[in-house]
Amino acid sequence: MPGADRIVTIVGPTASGKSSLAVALARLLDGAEIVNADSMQLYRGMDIGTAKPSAAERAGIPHHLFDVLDVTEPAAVAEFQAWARDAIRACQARGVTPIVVGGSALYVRAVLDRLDFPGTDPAVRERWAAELASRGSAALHAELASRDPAAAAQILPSNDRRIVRALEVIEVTGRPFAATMPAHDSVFDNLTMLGLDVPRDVLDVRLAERVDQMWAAGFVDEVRALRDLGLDDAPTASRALGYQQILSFLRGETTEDEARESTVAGTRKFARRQDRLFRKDPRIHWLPYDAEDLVERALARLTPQI
RNA sequence: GGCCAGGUAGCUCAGUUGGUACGAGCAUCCGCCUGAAAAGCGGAGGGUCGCCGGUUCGACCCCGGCCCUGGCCA
Repeated sequence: MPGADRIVTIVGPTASGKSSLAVALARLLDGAEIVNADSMQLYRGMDIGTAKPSAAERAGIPHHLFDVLDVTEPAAVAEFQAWARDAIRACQARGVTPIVVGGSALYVRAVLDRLDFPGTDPAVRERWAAELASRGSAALHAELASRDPAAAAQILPSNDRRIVRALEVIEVTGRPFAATMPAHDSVFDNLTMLGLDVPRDVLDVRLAERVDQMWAAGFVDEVRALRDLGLDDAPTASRALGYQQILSFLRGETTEDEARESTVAGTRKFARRQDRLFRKDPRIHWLPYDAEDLVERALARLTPQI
């Protein structure tokens, strides 16, 4: 049965309509569930700013990996990879098609591709971070070059974060750091990847409108409430688009208008980065976001179930 | 109508006492990304320096005129 372990993925830039296509597609399939691959929709309470699908929008389709983290908890790809693969296997075990939906390119690849994340050791990492702070980027990059020339050649001397992680991995695993992403090669055989294609000028307009809608829907209040739960000091969640800008506004560092404008600008930048990243994946079938028969066209790309 | 400030990259602004614009930030385009990926790090393209005329070997910088913008005074 060629279609038995079917898995579908929907990607695209933010505000391209992934969530609604996912639900529409799921409803047409006889049994399908949605698996989140969006780093920020993992967080409980981050609803308005992440455009998380509401209960009504989910239309009774089971949604997995939404609201699984407290805002104060860090998010990590490696951890997410395990959760997502578990969710996918569970769907397949029930004979249901998992539809992985999300705009976090690395998260999507972590789920689908042969990516194995070396372990982590907070103490080791902290030590290298301290070394970096005292010795400087150039010295640490030189240090990396002596331990792992290939990695050093691949990592810019100005990229503190990658230098530290590479040194951490080398120390923790005793092996060189894989500084290059692997080929677009999935661990799943029966995969269909769909991408939503939105012209950039159209996308820019949609993004600005969506940020305005978020503000009108009470985005600032949402952030204020989350701040009371510790969002300010949250390692990952405090960096989310819109949230970081509103936190800055709440701290009195900017005006509310500046926060909103900066959110629009940041989101536009983000959307371009997503688009560039997804464009490199040759497996993706791109569909015009506004096609009248979008769902039918998506459906036509899928392999038959059973 | 008069006075003052200003018209330099798509935007906001630096800059040269006259010698090929050293520009910067943002925007745009592109690249990298293996435990913070809504994060992080890079690269590239782009300017007849408001217009016309003059002085000069040479003007974006000097002179004259004009146009435009903002402010002040009438």
